Amino acid sequence: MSPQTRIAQVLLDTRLPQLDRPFDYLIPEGFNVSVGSLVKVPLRQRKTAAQGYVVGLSDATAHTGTLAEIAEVVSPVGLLAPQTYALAEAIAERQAGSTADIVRLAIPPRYVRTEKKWREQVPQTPTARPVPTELSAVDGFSEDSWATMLQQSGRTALYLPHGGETNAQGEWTPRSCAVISRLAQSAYAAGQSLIIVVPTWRHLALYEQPLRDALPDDIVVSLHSELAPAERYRNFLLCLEQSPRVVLGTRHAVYAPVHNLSGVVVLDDSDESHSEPLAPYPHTRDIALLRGSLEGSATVFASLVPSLSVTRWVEQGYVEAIAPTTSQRAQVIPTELALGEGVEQAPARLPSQAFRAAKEALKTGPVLVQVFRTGFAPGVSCAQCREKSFCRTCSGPLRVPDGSSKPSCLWCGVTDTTWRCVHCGHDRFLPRGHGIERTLADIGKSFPGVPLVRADGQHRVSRVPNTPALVIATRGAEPLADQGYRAVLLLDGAAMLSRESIGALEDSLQAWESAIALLADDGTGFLTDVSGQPALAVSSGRYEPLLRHEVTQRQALRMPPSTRIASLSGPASVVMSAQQALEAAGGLIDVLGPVSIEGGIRVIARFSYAEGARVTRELRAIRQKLAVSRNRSQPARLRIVVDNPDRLDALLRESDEARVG
DNA sequence: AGCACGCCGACT
DNA sequence: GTCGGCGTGCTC
Repeated sequence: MSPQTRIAQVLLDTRLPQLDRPFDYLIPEGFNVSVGSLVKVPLRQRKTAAQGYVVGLSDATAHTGTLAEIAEVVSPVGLLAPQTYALAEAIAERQAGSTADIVRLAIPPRYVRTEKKWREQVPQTPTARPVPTELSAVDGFSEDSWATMLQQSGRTALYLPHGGETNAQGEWTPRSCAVISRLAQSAYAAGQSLIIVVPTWRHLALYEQPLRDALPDDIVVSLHSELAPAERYRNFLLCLEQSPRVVLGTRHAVYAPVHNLSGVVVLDDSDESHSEPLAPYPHTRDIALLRGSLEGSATVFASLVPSLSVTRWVEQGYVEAIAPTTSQRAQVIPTELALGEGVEQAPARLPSQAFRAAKEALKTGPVLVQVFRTGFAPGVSCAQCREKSFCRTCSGPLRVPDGSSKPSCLWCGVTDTTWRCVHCGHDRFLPRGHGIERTLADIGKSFPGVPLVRADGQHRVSRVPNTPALVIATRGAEPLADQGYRAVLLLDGAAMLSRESIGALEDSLQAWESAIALLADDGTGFLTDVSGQPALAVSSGRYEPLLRHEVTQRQALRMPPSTRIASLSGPASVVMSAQQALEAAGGLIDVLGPVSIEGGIRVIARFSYAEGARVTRELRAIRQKLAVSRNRSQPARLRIVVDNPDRLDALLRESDEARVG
């Protein structure tokens, strides 16, 4: 701070849209304030105090009134880095939300003791020189592919390889780990940082050790919410140091304020965990691209199967695809359920071909069975008339929970102890579909004497030994098998694909392919009950034709990702007035809806990428105006969700009502 | 969010 | 004459 800078611009930590801009404050003599510091400031004649981050220092102000003084320096550390603030502003604009809301996501909860300890230890000399790293070679990738991926402002779709190899410690590790580790080595060898953003705990477990093995100690920094809060904050502070880091974390890691950023790697961008559940609901994919354009850093979308968004960008030439030249994908056989085929003791859902193969495979090693849903059975229907049954209290979906014989409601939790069919009056129901519990019970019987392993969100298993065992896992929770699985059975394919969700295809392909990738090179995958183009894609491992066709269809239907969308929800009057203001401003393709939701209505506005900036800017203005001049007696909250295709699902289901005009 | 300002109805 | 209703506006 130069002697004449006596004025700090402070972004308040507030949820109010109308306060979401910097305010100028005088810096009292002797206050240790720098850009990014956390300060306490008076608001409105010292009546209320607020916290905020210093986002700029100056010796002048545009404010005409008298300036108040900063009341207290909470932390002199530059917690909100200038580039993080710029990124937060850009995302807030894109999502029609508040900058302060993004800042809250970007900076983890503060731990004073941790911060104090760190400040005493932080090296005074900037830029520790990177330790030379021995760069490893990775099969299927040329030596300059790493530089290509990490070049300034580069945008890459990285197709991860299948299968795995046994490492020095004798552990089987997926080949994708070697690819990501090698990319991190490249960045680090150039004295730069790399951020790797993964969707789930399972990815963290998968990538952390290989990264630590490939890089010098203390370089790899974990950043995710399963860490103890103090440790998470300490790791965040480590990122602020003037030396390169490799950050591995879940979605908030995309904001990590690392020194000299080379690029951001987004793993499995089609996974819904990359979609932020808090306002303003940004997606890691968009944050990474924005950060790339603001900081000139590279963006790499790494996955076994590209998402629809990435497929579209590759098609447009906006993103360059890089795939391994050598393909080691295991064999995959689509098997349709053939009823009455043979008299073997195959369970009802297992085609006999897959059953025989599984039995054979179980002689030498583990077999993975992937199921779609958790719980015992995902639905209930009448045993006599087969009509689907719903909750008598709230019409919600019924489930039969683990270890229960009575259905209960997923929405209101009420257990129906005296179930009776509303259509025919029959008093016996059948569980519909198959959750993991039922699969365990059914399939376990057909493989007597084989050890069963259950892996799902509640029972986390990260590895199974290379011994015969039937591993039954929900999608996304599959353990690694030492030496790879001998066989993989993908069940519930039809149910997954035919979900009434716009993300069903993307999600299904991702689920299948990630299980197939766990096969030993000479193992075999079986996809049951799926036919046509999806079956062809899975058996050949060539997803592009299917995905491109889907993108083309979405374009014709003006659906994401070919078009941008914004969902507006809240009390009917508020949504309608917001809709009118938005339509008056122009730039929209059309507005779908309204459909009624709890507490009001929802509409979906569709607009092109070209008009995107204009529409979200207008939406942001509408949101601010509403916050200032709303009717006080009725707290009228307008919820704006930009580019979240999940919001379309409710409209698609009620397509009769979905059209306006 | 809070809190002040401001311009109309029933009160000592 | 004024006390106070909460509609409207602002926060450095």
